[in-house]
Amino acid sequence: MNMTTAEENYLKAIYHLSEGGTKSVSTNDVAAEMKTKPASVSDMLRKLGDKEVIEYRKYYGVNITEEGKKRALQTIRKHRLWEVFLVDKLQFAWDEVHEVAEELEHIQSPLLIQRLDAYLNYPKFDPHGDPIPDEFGDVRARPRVALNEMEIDQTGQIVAVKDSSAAFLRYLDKVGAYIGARIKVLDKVEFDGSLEILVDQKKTLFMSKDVAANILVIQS
Amino acid sequence: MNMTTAEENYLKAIYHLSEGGTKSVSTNDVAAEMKTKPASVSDMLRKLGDKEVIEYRKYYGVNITEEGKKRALQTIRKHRLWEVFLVDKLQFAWDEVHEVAEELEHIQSPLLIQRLDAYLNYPKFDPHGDPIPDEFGDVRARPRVALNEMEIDQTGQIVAVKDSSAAFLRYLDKVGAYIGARIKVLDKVEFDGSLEILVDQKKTLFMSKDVAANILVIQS
DNA sequence: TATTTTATTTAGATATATCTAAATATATTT
DNA sequence: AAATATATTTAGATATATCTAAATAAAATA
Repeated sequence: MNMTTAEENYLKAIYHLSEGGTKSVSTNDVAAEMKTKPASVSDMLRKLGDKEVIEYRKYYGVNITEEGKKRALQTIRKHRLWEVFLVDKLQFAWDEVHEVAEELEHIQSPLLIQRLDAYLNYPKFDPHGDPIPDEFGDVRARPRVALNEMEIDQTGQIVAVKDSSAAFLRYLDKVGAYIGARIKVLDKVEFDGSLEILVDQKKTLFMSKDVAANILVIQS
Repeated sequence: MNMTTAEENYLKAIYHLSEGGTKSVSTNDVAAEMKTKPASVSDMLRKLGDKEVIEYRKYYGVNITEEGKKRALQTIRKHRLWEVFLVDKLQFAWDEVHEVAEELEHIQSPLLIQRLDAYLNYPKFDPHGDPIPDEFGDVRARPRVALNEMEIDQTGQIVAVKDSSAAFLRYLDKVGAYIGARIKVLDKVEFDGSLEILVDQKKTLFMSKDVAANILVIQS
């Protein structure tokens, strides 16, 4: 059963909106995520329901099925592998890759993805630190904490950001933080929750609690 | 002015059908090339005419415009660069790449193609020996050599004959060589200058130096 | 040149993906 | 529980890309 590009994109959005919670995803939420109108979403939900990648009850939103989850994860896998390719091989900046990967993820060729995976040396994370599902949809589990929740003297490695807007990624780049950077919390100001961070054993930088809350870290 | 995938594919087909000749390309020819019906072609020709990438006179076929040629060459450039990537980097066989490249060529990102070109070291030919247009649509002019002047292991494509007598053409046909055939020099006998040639990756044939001197090849 | 054949276009369908406006179902408030 | 507000669906458009069948133009033939 083949899916169109539009169907794949909707399914991916529904998968992301489902993550974490167990509640149904509403038509309005999907419309907001897809930057389209609820009427268009209703049409698409009926189609995705017919294909049994979601369970759709009119007026009560949708739940993604196991089959749907598997398919969404395949699309996400392709997206993230292409991002690694763009950054590692074609020298794209990590904030330039999303749009292009959004197109590349819809190329239909299992062989291509298999070969690309091997060529990139089976990466487990994309340039934003998000995990790359394997060909069965399994994702390596790795606990992540927000940087603002770490205590003084704790160390770790930046692995992802919550807000991956281009503006935020540019900011990180500018101050010398990046996905993969080793960090240590040198100080926390109790008054406003701002932090002093040591990056890669050399650069010190200050950041507000709001910024730190957007940065995800694996503790070491 | 953006073009849809379907429009790009039609334009590419029209470009290929125009190559060489100066005559108009007929609706039926385009339909055959696109494996679709003449009625669908008529609709598309009107659209491409409106966009001024072709000149369309009802019932008299189409001629591609300079703008159309430029655009077709950009699509061809992308297609061939992706083919090089698939073969050189992802170990695809040369006969497995076409379909995937057919999808990849429609990805819209000038930066991607620029970087890919650099990453592949600015290749001038694709894995089938076809030239890759540069970003301005220019194709490297390729000198033609007589087949007897090629060395062992060199590859190329038969593009012309010096002696075009019917007898010689019949001979070529009989042995399975033809204008357009991909060839590789497998061996050269020093004693009499005769050659062993691989045609289209499958057929081996022997020819005298005199015959080889009559065959013109573009090397790849 | 009139007739027949072939090529091409037009008319009218179908399917996808979207939209706006109107209708309707569910949720919230009084 | 009725009235109001919000969320969602349906109805009816538009645009793309295709198709078959019918109409028509051009080319070939008698």
